[in-house]
Amino acid sequence: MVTKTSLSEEARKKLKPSYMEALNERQLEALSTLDGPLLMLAGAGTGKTRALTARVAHIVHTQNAKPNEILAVTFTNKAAREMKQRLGLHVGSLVENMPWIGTFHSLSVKLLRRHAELVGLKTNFTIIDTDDQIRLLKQLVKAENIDEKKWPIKNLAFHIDSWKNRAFTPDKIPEAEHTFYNGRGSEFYTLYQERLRILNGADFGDLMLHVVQIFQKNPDVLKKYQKWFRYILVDEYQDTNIAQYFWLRLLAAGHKNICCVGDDDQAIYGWRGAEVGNILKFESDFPGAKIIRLEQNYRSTPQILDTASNLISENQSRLGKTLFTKGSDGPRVRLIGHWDGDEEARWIGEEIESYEKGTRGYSPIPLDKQAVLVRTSFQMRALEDRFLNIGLSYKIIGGPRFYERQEIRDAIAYFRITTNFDDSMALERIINVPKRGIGEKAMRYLNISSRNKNISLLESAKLAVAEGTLPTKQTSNLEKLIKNIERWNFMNRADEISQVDMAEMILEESGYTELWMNDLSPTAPGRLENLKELVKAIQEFNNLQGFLEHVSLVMENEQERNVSQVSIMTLHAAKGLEFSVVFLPGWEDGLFPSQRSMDESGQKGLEEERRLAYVGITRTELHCNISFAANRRFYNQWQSSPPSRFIDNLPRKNVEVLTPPSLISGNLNAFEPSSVSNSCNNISVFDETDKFNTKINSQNMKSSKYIAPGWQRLNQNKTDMTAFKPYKSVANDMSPPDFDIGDEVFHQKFGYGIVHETEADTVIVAFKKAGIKKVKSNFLLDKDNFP
DNA sequence: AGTACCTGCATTTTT
DNA sequence: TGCAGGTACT
Repeated sequence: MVTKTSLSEEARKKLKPSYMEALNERQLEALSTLDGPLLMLAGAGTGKTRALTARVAHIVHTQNAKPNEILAVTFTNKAAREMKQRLGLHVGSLVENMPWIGTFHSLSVKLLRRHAELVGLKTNFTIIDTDDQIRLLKQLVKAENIDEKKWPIKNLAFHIDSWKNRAFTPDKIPEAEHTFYNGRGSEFYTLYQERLRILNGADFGDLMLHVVQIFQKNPDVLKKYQKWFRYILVDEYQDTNIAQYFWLRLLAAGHKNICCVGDDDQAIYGWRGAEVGNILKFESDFPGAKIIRLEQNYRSTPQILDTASNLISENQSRLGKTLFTKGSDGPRVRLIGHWDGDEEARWIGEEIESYEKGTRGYSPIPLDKQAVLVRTSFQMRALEDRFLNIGLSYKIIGGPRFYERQEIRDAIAYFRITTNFDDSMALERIINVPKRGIGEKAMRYLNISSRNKNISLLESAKLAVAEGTLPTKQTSNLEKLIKNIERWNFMNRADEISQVDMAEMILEESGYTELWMNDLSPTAPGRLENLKELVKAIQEFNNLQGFLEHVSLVMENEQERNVSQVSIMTLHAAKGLEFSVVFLPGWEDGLFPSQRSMDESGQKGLEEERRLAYVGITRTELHCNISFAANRRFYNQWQSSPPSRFIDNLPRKNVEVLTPPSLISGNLNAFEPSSVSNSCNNISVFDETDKFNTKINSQNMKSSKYIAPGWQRLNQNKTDMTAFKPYKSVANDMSPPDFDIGDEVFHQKFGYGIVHETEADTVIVAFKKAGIKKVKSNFLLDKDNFP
């Protein structure tokens, strides 16, 4: 105890722990203040995740708390995963003992399962998603004979969400808001909550709200957790809503060992109920709070940083940070105007290829280090069309989620009713899928019956079968289904069969797989594929319940491909990522900043849009390309917009203006009035404030929604030959296969069909579903290759 | 009960 | 433009 060991112990202690390496002074400071409230204001690219994980590692290392006494909260599963993974590098297998690292929602579920009875739920409650939420509300509203046209369900859902985001239970809604939704908002909120309780379900908002309720109403429970969680760490604090804020504040109220990390300049989820105010008032919430600013940026060049800083400095309500970098100079931000969105996409495609090849004196940059960040998803289509056309490999990040697909939701509904008989939403979804002859009339009867007798849908269906109230065919079908569900449930609980076999069995016996096998539509093969994926994914869980939870809280669809691909995503989806090359298209007033944001939220909305622009620019390591188009197609109409007002916020000295020759000398002048081409020439004019002066030059465009004459006609000659997406990789390098009249073929968009006529590389096909179309033959698969 | 057309309508979306 | 939801038919 005295000599050898203590020496080696001493020596060991002098070793700098791995998590301290590569930390700067400020980041180290965050380690030295473990106790008491701490706010880390971490600018973009300043190593906030590094600081956060180091702090957790430090708490473990210094044994201030046991690993399972640390609560670390993130917003996304990805962030939680990343934190665990990085933590593993420092504390090794100890990370296995840290069950309280997770998202707000997953941690809430964990807490709620333990104390469900305190809010009137059973521990096996189902998490219902937005789709179910809408369906449920629709039922309630329909029953009250409200005109859905006048009072859209979405509007009601919005209000309910917004109440939940602010932690208002139905009885706590502010007086002034009772009259929302035709004066009946609070009434429907109450009804909705009652229904959820009967269904033994909780929506996303409930997960937070119920936990807050439990804490508020059960001081003993709260105290237990306050004591248990010795240290609390929060990522992306600027994105918390009021309910989450309460959640945190209640837990931290005892020891106040709470460390929040965030960046008010990157608060872009206000429209979803996030309160930037939470971060702005941290100091007053936690008196004596320490504030550490992380301002050294490790990601971007001075040019990028300066541009971003200049832009964000226009915002009024911010805490203020001054980012700096010790990195070396890079190219200026490039700015370019285009005639329209298609030309913009064309330009981006060319530039990406040239970055990839490494022209202009910079070393080549692989596609996966390049990204196009758009404001709204409809901008993606033009890009996709173009990239497909030139054979540029890309991937869309975000977009519809795996579990939101119809077939996945159907399958999950089967699993849900199997594990929770009270889940009438799930049963209703699949009761007639595949067709069992249970139509609107039968459903109405069952619903009324379950309502009157206060029983679940499954019970009322059982009753209807027993009493023979429905026509014989329906009765026998229904009986079969009920028997199946009960048997599945029994087998599932008996735990004799693996969950994968279980899932397969359910899909098989219910006739659901068969449904898609008999379906001739072009999407059917893909759906069957998805179902297979789903079953495969179940493997990794202990049981169906565990899987269901994962599905509703986590399920992402990132199928990593081996080829290097350009990323296309929204600015929102890009937060937290970085790329060597970034393209920011669509910088036009009305699109970005979005008109709707400004209309709905005024100055606040505009500032959030500006933060979005800030997020976009700060994703860049080296090359940032901002562009705008004079004309853009919105749905079916061409619209002209002036360049974004954010362009006026860029510092001249760090921006290089590119003026495309096509806009000066091209034949576009044929279109009158030609204000559009002017705006591009003139954009390089600056006023004495050293900011871009686009206002003067785009006057005539700003005033009206000007539609270029003749333009629409010019672009209408698109036929079916170009309007669909070809097989991504296959189509490009295959010589057109030969088809003969009468051949059976498959087309990705139109499905199965028979060849009618052939000429050179095009074929006229009579499709089973889509009718007669003229298509290029290399987009067709022959019979041997049917999916 | 199930289908075939037609109209209206479209931000951002961590969970 | 493309989809979802509603209406009108079989």
